[in-house]
Amino acid sequence: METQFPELSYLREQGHRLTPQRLAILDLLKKSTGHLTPTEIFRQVAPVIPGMTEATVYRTLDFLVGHNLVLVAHLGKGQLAYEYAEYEHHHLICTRCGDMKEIDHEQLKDLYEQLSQDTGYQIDSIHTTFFGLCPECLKTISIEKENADE
Amino acid sequence: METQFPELSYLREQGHRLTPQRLAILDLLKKSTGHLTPTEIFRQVAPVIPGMTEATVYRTLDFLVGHNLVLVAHLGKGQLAYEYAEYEHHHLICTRCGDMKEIDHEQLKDLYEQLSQDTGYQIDSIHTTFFGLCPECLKTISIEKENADE
DNA sequence: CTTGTTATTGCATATTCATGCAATAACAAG
DNA sequence: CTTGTTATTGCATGAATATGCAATAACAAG
Repeated sequence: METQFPELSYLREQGHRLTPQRLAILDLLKKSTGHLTPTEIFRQVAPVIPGMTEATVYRTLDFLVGHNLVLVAHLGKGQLAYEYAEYEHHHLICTRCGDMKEIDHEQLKDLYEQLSQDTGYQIDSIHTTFFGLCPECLKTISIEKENADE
Repeated sequence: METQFPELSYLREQGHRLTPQRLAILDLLKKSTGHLTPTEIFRQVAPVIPGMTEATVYRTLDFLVGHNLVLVAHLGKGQLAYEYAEYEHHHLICTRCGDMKEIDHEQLKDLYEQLSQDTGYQIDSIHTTFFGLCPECLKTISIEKENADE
């Protein structure tokens, strides 16, 4: 693995191992902008790490998420997507066209504190996805409705 | 189908059909408290509707969600769960033990308006899941940490 | 640099979820 | 009540996700 991850040495101290598989996936996510699905990750990493399997991709992603090195995000319909954990943000996804907007965590901070107080939960600051319709799709839909009315 | 759904007749007017499969699933969800996964739904409906397949369950759920008769909720790890769309609420799920708390929509109304204004999106009022750690798991974890320190 | 321990991988397999297509059945119209 | 149209289903199949287990390899200790 060319790329170094000095921030990972603490994992070794916890008894975990820095395998080429883990490094390759983290490397890929670090280089990529935006999300990747497990399948995309497998396709990109498999040529580099011979013998790589899908099962390993899923387990590795779970591992990286569990150690807060990678973020999971729901992309509607239950699929998950992964990205390097660079900064805290959330997502707003259009259920019609799939368009995605990032939401800075600042905007949700107050709500999070409120919810924490009310429920006693410690809420993940990095794990919320909102769903809705984007401006373009709203326009399209209202046009379709007009046409249907005739 | 014994149970009547007078509120469904408008679907027929839109060219959709009220099949026994759809009625059975909606009926089940209406009777059930809390969530059901597609697999649970299949197991409960299959004996009643001979020939029912998983594929039909998935497609029917999509249909019902699309028409706002049923709510989908993310339950962590990408699985989806479904429930009858009775009132607007959200979920807060413990990523460690799976415990779930409902969050009334009132609490998020302001945030939703803010996000709508900022992004131009029309946000689903019924589709947000927060993740975190419940009070019990927080306790357990802090105890485990203490023990590990010795 | 070796070597032993054991976390992790790869393989095999099972489960869940998704979709094209021909057959079926809901229902509108006569 | 019959009949034609076509939305929906069931079937077959494929993709994505999950997991037990034996083999492998990371790495700590000597």
